[in-house]
Amino acid sequence: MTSTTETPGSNAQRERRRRILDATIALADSGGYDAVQMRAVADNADVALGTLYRYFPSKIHLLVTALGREFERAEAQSRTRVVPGDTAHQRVMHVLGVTTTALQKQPELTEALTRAFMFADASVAEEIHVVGVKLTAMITHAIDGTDEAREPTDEDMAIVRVIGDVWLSALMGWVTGRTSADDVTKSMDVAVKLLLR
Amino acid sequence: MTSTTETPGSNAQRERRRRILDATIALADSGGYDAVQMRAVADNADVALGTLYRYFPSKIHLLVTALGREFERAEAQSRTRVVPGDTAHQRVMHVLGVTTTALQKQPELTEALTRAFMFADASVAEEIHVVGVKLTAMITHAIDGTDEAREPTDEDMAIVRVIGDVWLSALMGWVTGRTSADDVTKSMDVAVKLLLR
DNA sequence: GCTATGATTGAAACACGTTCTAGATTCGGA
DNA sequence: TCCGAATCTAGAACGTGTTTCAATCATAGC
Repeated sequence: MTSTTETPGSNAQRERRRRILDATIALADSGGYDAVQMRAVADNADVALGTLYRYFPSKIHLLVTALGREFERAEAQSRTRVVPGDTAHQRVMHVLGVTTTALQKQPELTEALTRAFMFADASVAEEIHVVGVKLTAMITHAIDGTDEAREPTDEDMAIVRVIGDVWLSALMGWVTGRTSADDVTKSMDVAVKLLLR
Repeated sequence: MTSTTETPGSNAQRERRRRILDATIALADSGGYDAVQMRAVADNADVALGTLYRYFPSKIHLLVTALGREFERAEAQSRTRVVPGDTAHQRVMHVLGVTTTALQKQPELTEALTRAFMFADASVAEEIHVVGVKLTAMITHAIDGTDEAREPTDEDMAIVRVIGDVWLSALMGWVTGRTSADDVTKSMDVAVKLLLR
């Protein structure tokens, strides 16, 4: 199974790539989408601007890839533990709650990554797909509840997708300042209740 | 009831505003988000660049406002007629199907407006809210089915919001080339079935 | 009609994403 | 060890969103 970190290239290249993504996350965390300026990323990663563009063909690719790495981390962590809760509803809300709280603590970072994800066009399809897979994996795991994954039914998968969609929209509402983090949790609760009944 | 077209200013100003939005839609229709260049909009609307910025403080505001005007039009039209279908599910799918078909016919326009909507930040909250209201009004009307709107229940409203969220995500998938228009319809069908049961 | 005030214009200038170029540097293979 | 190819660097340059400014125009109130 080759699902995780397989990055091609020499050691030095893997290092550069890591420095670039680290700088991206740091800048995003400090000032959101606008603070992630390509020249600043290149400087902070000790890399020339041209090199940055050789690794990531656009700011959007860069940010969505960074988002993917964060999700990778979160999903890996969630995979290691049994999600608490007696019902699927409780377990899903637990995962979503934990995630929302985490995002809330880094609003600038969340804004940067979410907006990049939203703005992405067709050329970023692959990176976006990676994120989608991780997200659905997390929710599916929560519905299951056990660490031993049973095969999810078609309906399960449909429900997971809808939950993911609602989560994305809610996140968008929060990022654009139309709703509060509480509203995000509330609307997720309503949606999950409607779906997992 | 002051729900519709109330635009302040002199006649000449209303005219300018209309020309600007017309030019925006025309450019978006012809070449999508990238083709809506502020200098081009100003030229086509016979307006100075500075004037364009006096009317709309950014490209995003401009596009989201244009989206609002299109929704206004669509919602007004949908309001005038009884939605066909025996069940809420059928009626909602009818409205979503008609809308999706319409969007499919103008993919560049859809791409431009959707991406602007997605990329919007907090400063565009008001314009975005307008769009949200129109969208939920259309779906609510479809659930109702009658031209005489009865008061929707809390659950109705929650369902409508979830449907709107899923629709937005599906649209995003289509715009970014990850899914086909058929997929949009299919995923809406699944979501609506799950919700209106 | 005249004037003050605000709106509009045209054009320059700036910011940041992106591209391009010419010269180092690195690295794998003979 | 040396060569050629790929990669990296520094920096200039370009495109488009946005800002700014001086000059002109339109209009409401006298």
